Amino acid sequence: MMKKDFFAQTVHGAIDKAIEDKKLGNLEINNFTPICEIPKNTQFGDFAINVSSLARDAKMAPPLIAQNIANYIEYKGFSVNTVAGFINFKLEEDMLCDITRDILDKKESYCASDVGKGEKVNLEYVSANPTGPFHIGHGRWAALGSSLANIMNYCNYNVYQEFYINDAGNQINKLARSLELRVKEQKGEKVEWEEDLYPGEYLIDCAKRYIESGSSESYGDFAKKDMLRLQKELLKTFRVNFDCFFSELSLYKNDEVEKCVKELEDKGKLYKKDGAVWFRSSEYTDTQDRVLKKADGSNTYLTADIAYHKNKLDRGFERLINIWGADHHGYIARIKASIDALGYDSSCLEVLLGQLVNIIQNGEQMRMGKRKKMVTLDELVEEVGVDATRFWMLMRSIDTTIDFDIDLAKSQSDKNPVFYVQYAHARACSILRKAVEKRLDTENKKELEPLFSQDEIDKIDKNIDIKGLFDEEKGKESIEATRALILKLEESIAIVEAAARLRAPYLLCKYSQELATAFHHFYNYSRVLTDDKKVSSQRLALTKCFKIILGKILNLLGVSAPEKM
RNA sequence: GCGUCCGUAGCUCAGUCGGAUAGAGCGUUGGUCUCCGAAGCCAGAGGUCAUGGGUUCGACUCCCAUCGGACGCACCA
Repeated sequence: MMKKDFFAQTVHGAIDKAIEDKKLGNLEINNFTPICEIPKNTQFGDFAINVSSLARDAKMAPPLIAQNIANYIEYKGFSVNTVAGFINFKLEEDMLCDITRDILDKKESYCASDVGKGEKVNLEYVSANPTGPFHIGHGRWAALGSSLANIMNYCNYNVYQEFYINDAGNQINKLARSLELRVKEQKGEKVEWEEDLYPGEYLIDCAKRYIESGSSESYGDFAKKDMLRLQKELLKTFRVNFDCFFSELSLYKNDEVEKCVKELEDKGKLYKKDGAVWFRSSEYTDTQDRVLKKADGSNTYLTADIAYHKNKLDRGFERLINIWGADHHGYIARIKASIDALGYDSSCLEVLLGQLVNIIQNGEQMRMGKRKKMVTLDELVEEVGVDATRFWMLMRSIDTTIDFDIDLAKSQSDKNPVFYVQYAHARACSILRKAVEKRLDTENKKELEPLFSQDEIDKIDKNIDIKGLFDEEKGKESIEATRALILKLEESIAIVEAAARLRAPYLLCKYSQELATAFHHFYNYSRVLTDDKKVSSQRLALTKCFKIILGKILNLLGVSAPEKM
């Protein structure tokens, strides 16, 4: 159990007893949920619970309430002090040692939790048109979705990652026409470009491949496949692994779209107006009704999307999570309306609306998604690397617009926070390596035997006792840095759980930086490899813990944890 | 006009639940390697939390209004 929950439970139990003994004034029922937090000022303690809000019902002053509750707490492994309305807890050495042992015991699974309770989740993201390369915005959704899937799976959600291929609309005709013109150009014909096509140069390469392959496929089919292939390749490089690429076209081929329309019609949710078929979405939370079939008889994008969401629900998912750009927010109400209209419960659909990414180049802001001057994700990854791109995309809350300054990312790439974090990991690895390497005695210029054998390092496990690290002789700074590192390692449980629950990978980015800082402090004040073998092995144990936890966090983010840099 | 998101240090952003002295990175000023990785560490400067009201013992946090910015409001996808 994470310490926060432990102390919250402890306080809740103490309140029960205090009420029983009538020590909390007028308070008779304990419906207080203690919230345990980490004090900003560590002088107060490692954890704190504020009980001030009991003051009103108890009709007592907060300091007295805190004191009276604290009197009923059994101190075991920690000390307690009360200040104002706060009950503060400070861990004693035994408890800190237990954390270290627990990490060495559970290793990579240390910060896993059960918040998901096995919930079957469909996570749909990226879902780009197969009409060209990804732009940088897609990179944000790709990084976010894949990382969120990692985190949620780790916390016992059962996440199925899905990419919806928009391969059925008008844009495919435009793509086909664009390729046709490029092929003609390649063959030396003079062509005239029409409005609204895809003038991107990537179709020149596609045209070359088309000619080379001697394909008899239609331009549209060939271009779609080719674009999808390129998209899949990039996703792989970008460490994004979809369980399924779901084709919009397949919904038409399987007649699911028509069946869905029929079902809505049978339920009386459709009507005709101006030659079109409308869906009564305004009966739900939508602001107005929506067209499903246009006057020309073709379906709107929404129609297939309704069928798609029905398909997902019929596959047995308990929760649908969609990651959409903020420009689609107006779309949520109509999809929810359709889910309800079909007799499902729209509260199972969770839409994560991500703010957009602005590209800044040469100090000038460019809109993403404009076909000309578009910066593609390939180019960005090529220039700044997968790790930095992913970290950069993930480190901010999705509610914040990202200004991605390409020049900054390129010119100052070593100042990117991801390097700081990776450096700490490499440093820990380096120490573990050095422990088993031969050393050079600088005074006598003699080679010394390694401090440890690999076997001894491997044997630093849950049985280790690191209590000696808190002896006064180790120095105040070293003891404080050691305590802080252990506490920060323990915090991983709460952070990972919050990241899964709040669908917020950025919390891990923030935490990884804090954890790295805690390790750097520890390193600075506590020499790991010394002639005192006992102290060395104790500090190596902590180094191992750090490597395990940071490695896991980076792994969840889809960022590499290098042994060397 | 309506809706969603944002406004916190020079810049980019955290601040989970309403609580103790407002937090980090970059930038800036100074210090710090004979010794495990100085891509590090330490210290300093830098704030009217957009503005005005309200709720509360207590508001960066909740509510209302105003100002400023991004995005949307299709028989496009």
